[in-house]
Formats: sequence, C-alpha cells, structure tokens
Amino acid sequence: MSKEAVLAMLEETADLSDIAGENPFKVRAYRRAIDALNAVKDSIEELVSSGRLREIEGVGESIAKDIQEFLERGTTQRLEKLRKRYPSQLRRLLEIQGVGPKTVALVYDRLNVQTVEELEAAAKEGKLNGLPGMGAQKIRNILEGIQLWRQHQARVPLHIALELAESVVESLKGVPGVMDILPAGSLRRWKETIGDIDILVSTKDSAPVMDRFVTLPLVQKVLAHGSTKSSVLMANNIQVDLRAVDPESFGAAAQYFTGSKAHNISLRSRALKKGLTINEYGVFRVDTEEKVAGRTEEEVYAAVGLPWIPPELREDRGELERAEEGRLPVLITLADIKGEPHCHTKWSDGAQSVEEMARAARVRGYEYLAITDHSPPMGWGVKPERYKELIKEIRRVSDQLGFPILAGIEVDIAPDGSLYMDEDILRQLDIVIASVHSAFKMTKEQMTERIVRALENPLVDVLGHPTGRLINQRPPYEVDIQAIVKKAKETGVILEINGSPERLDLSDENARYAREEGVPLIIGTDAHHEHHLDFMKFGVAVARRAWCEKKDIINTLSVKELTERLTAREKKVKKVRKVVAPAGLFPAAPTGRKKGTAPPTQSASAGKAKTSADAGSVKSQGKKK
DNA sequence: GCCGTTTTCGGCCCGACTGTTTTCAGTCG
Repeated sequence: MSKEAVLAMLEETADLSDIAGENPFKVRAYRRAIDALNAVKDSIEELVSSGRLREIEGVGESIAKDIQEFLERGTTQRLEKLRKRYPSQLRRLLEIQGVGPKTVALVYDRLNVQTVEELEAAAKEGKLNGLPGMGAQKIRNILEGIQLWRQHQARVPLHIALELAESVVESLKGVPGVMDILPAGSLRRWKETIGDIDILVSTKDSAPVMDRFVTLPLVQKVLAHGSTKSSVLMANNIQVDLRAVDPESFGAAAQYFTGSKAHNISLRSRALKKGLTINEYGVFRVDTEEKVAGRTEEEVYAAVGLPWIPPELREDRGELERAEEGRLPVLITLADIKGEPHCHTKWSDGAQSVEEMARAARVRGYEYLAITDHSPPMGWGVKPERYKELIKEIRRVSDQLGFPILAGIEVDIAPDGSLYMDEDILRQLDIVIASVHSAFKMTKEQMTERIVRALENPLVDVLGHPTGRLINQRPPYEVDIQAIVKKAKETGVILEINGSPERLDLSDENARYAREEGVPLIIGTDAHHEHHLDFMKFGVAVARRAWCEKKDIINTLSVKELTERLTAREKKVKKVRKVVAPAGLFPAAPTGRKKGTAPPTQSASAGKAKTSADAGSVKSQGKKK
C-alpha cells in the first residue's frame, strides 16, 4: 500500500468531515496528520510494523487506527459513513474560489448539486436564489469562481511568479509614502510552484499604494480592495495580494505573510506557551497586551527566544526545534558556487559556442565551467567521432581564455542501464553526467534497476536530473528514490540538483533526503543559452530548502578540489560492471572494433585516462596551481 | 482528533474582506 493512498484516504476523510460540518479542529487534526506523514520518508508499512506511527506528532490513537484499518481493508468505517452522507465528488467543488465546505453542504442538501457543472447550471437557472446567505453578488462570484477554476488549475512555476512579482514591486516602489516593499509568501520561501503572489508594503498612508495597485496595467480583475489588503487577478490569471502595514509592524507582517502556514502555527503555539501572542502587527503579552516586538523579523523571533530563521526553512520540518537548540544550518548561498557543472553548446542542442558559454561563466564570477553536451540517441546528440573534436575544441578555448573549462558530457542512460557513448571517449572526459531522456514509461523496478546500473558504472560521476520530471508538464518517472540514494552513497556518485526552473530535480524534499543520507550533491543549470546560467539561483534555492550547507554541494569546491574529487571516486570504485554502448548504435566503428561485434568491456584497474599525466586537461591545470 | 513542565478536559493562530445582514457567517491565507 503506497503512502499516497493512505494520504488520499486521510484527505478525503478531512474534506468530507469539513463538508459534514464536524468540529473544525477535528478537520484540522486530520490535515496536520497528513502534513506530518508527508514529511516522513519511511513507508507506511515500515512505520506501522516498527510501531513508530504513533510517535509522529499529530498522529494519535484514532488516526493510527484509521490507517491500520485502511491497510487491512482498503477503506475505513469512518470514511464509508461519511461517503454515505456526502458523495466524494463534492470535494471538487471546494477547489472553486469562494466556495467552501458550508456552501458545498448547502447546495447538496437543498438542491442535490454534486458537480461543478450542476453548480453552474443551478446558479444560472436561479435555483440558488433564496438559499440562506445566497444573494445576487454571491451567485455572481460563484459563477466567476467556476470560470477561474476552469482556466487556472495549476500552480505557477516559481520563475514566472518571480518575474511578475519583480515587475509589481518595481511599479509600486515609487508610490508616495511607500517605505519598504517585500514579496512574501511561498515566493519568498522559494517554493517550486506558487499559488498566489503576496506582496507587503510598509507605509503610514496605504490608500495611494492600494489605489495604484488595483489599477496597474496588468490587472484583469479586482477581487478585493480594502485599506490594508487588496487582491487582483493579473492578465495571466495569477492572483496577487498586496498588504499594507505600518513600519512599526513590518517585521511581524513579513514573518506572518511569509509563512508557511504550518510554520506560523507552530511558532504561535510556542509563543502561547511563553505567554505571548503573535499576529501580523507584532508580538504581544497575553496578560497585559503590551507589544514586545514587531519592527523587524529578528525581533519577532527573538521575542520567542529564537534566532531569525531563513524563509526557505519555514515549512515546519523541524526548523523551530533546531533554532531553539541554536543549531540551524548555515545555508549555502549563490556566492558559494564556484563553477557551473552542466551546460550545452551548439555542438548539441545549445544555442551558443563553447567560447561564448565560457566567457559568460567568467563574467558571472565563476572559476570554471563544464561543457556537457548530449550524446546520442537524441537527434542532436554528438556522435563519438565528433565528440573527440569537441574535447579538442574545449581544451583549445580553455587555453586561449586561460579559463578552466572541464570537458564533460551528459550521456544518455539506455533502458538497460548502459551508456550511449564509447567508453574510450568517456575516459578522456573530466566529468560525466548520466541522465535518462527516453523510455520514461518503465515500471518502477525496471527504472530503478536501469539507474542503479548506471550508478555502478565507474565512468559516471553525476546522475543528472534524477527523477526526470518537468514541473506542470510531466510527472517524475516511477523510480525508487531511496534505492537510488542508497546506491549513490555506496558508489560515490554525485546527485544533481538541476536548477532549470522547469525541472528543479532533485526536488527540495528529495535533496534533503539525499543530504541526510550523506550523499554529495551538485547544482547544475542545464544551460542551453548563456542567460540560463542565471538559473543557478533556483538550484541554490532548492538546496537551501533542502537545508544544504556549503559543504554539501560539490560545486562550491575550487576547480582543483573538484577534479580531485572526481578522480578520487574513480579510484574508490572497486566493483565494476560491463560498460558498453548498445551494439550497433553507432554506424562507424570509431574505437576500432568491428561493427556488430561485442564492444570492449571495462575493468577496474584500467581506470579513466584522466590523470595528472593528461597534460592537456583542465584537471592537470588545476593541480599545478 | 490531538495534546499536556498548570491540564486526561478544554483548549486548539487569528485577522481582513465580502456579502448578507443589521451583528455575523463564510472564506481565505
């Protein structure tokens, strides 16, 4: 039984309980348990069999019993009872903005409305008129909510939200009276997708900035326009909320509106135990109502006896406990990154030359760049003969610019786990990233075996975008991430945090898991154009959300340390398997072997030819320094 | 339903905005 199935059962129970009008704290208890289970990596079976289920904070006797029953019977009595009262499909109605559990119960009880289509029809036919609390405006809002729901079902990718937020901030900065302005919410926490954009302004006079905000050129619809809060829908269906606060409360408001919700609830509970209450205006004593903090976020956390917590950590994943112990991680920053390990040129599907990419990397203050073009079988992949030329070109440009460029490759992992490139080419390279780009629809076992085989290959340094997902476009392929992490740990292969904003793969949660298991990570942008080198900030954000420090990320090393690390792995790997390109893949026989015959195999003692004796390589340049 | 350094009962984060109502309920974050 998958954890997803158990969580889905709990979510359905929570939603239907909510619609059924049960004690709201009971509903919240279910949602808290879902969050808590989500944060735990172990499978449900492991938790149950080891008796640790009840140890999870938020899972009590009743929910543990539900889970146990669900594992045995595939359903629970509680859920079946709720389903008899309210059909499951009602839950979809909750996704409509402005429609909550009370409205859902009302239209179902009175009109037997069960689907979005039925709700729309009921609204249009005037059947909602006369229901309690149902006026003309509310009905119009429901109809508009349905329109929106149809257009806007996915969350917005981080980079798109960031761009929009920056443009709104730019437009509001100059409005008279605005003293400070800060994008808050999930955007400030650098979550991979954003629901709404929250922007906070500090001002003594909020009317001008509110008025300006609701009339910005991009505004499509004004959802709310108050003196401290306004909400608009921008042209691309992204909702932006603006909140205005007095400068005396800016820190408290920044803390409050940055969230996450779970983090704030935990923080508030903690404050209450100290006789303090926190809201967006400040921290107050419960007894005397005296304000003790609010101007800065540091003050707010200090009032509760904690150091300031970086926004990326504010997910209620243990950061408050660690802060209390004074053991918060010193998170990696963009400035710690010394080089770019993953990019493409027009030799494969990139847009620019080796030299252009190298110059762009140097402009960004990097010490080095790795060129990692594609291998076949992709149409644009560089074939072995040509790859030899590419290596020469890389060495030539590196010498000419006096800038270390690692010769690398992003080689495809074949369905059987072998690599689509001749082994003698791979041996000449400074860095080998292996990635899956095809045959995504394998079973979990097959895909895991495929990748595990690649990780066992001593020529592989890095596993690229380990789950293959494209945010909002393609789910990750089925793979046992725990097995991959375990194998990476065993073999010393580095796992990539791919910072391309449409990938962000590993995700923050998987990256955190890998880090906790002691597996080294590297942040690459997968740049296909020099502008893409700036995606590094997104990769760093994922690393920060994964609690990574500088020492956890391999490309914070100097070029010398990095190349030594890559060589060391090669020496360390003892267990070696056959490393081959599938027979007959390449029409020519560039390695001298006869077409159609079995390709040569690899032995551990052979090693790669990238040693200090390889005078032309960047590796040796690094070592001489 | 969960939880407990005062508690096994009685709290549980809390305020803004909207709409419908005329003092408040529902929704949202």
